Amino acid sequence: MKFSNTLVQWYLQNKRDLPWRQTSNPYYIWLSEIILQQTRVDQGMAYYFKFVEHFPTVFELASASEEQVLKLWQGLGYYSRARNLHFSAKYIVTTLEGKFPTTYNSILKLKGVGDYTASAVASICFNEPTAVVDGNVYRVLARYFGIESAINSTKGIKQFKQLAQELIDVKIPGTHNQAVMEFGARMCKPQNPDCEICPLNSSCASLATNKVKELPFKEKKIKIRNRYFNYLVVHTANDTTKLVKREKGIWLNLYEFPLIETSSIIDETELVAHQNFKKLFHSLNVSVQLFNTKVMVHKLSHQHIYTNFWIVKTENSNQFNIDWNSVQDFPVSTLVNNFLKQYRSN
DNA sequence: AAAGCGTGGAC
DNA sequence: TGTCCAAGCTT
Repeated sequence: MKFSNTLVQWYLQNKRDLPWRQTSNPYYIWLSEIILQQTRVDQGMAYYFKFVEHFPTVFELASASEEQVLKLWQGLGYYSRARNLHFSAKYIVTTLEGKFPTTYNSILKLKGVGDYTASAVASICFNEPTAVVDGNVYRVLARYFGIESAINSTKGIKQFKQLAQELIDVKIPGTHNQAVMEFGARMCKPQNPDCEICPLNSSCASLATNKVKELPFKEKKIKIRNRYFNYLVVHTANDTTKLVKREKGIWLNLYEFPLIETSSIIDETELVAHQNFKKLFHSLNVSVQLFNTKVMVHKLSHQHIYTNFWIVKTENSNQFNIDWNSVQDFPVSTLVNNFLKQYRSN
């Protein structure tokens, strides 16, 4: 209880003034939690304001098209969050008659909501004493109690959840949960934590054994896959182009130019000889020019995508029916958007 | 169980 | 420059 009391006291004096802390409306808390999954406050803030403005209630969100939702989400990454948010909004409106679920178990049923988010919403909005365990909580608990279990192992996940649950102040679960997270984000930071002025430094296990830097422990990192993209940026005499909706993997349901993926970088000769290139342009007159001077490298957590954007000027054809002026209305990846910004300024 | 899923900031 | 990793979830 001393652990919680100290953190809550620190929290009440040091918490940031964030917009989702001005409300206990579960729709807004849910929205903020989804936006903040694996995302920094500084990065998510603008998106929270956009979504609140466009979709002030779950009904407006449910009425929107998935394309509208993805367009608003554009640039934030992890787009399944947007798809699941939209799906769950429709579920709340149609199946739950617009009534937001009020318990951990029922909130957990929403797509895109796992243990963390269900605990956060249930505790903050409905005073249910369910402990949150996010990256901050792992770090604070691992350091303070000197726990060396891997936070990404089945055993570690279970262990930390149980400990967090034992530590929660059942009278103020929402405040307690936010206190631990805010403390992890601002005091017990990943790098250069402020141990000298930490209110828990006299009882911190890892500080006593000089192991703060080693904790939390995480099992081996992922390996990166290299991919090679060739985008066919069609530009007809009528200023039209072609966009395709992605149907699998990364950037699912976002739009892009016709893509030829290869196992290595290819040159123009290989490109125009490619089966998919010939299939798209068969008998049309085309002129091909590489837009970027150096291959564009787009780095994601799990893959490095080496991309060439090929401008293909061609005669008019009804299969290229997207007006260039309307390209900006489609949700696209940051990779494609970066290209568009450069292409438009030319 | 382990891999897939984005982007950007900090050091 | 490369590495870490951020209010995680899904399959």
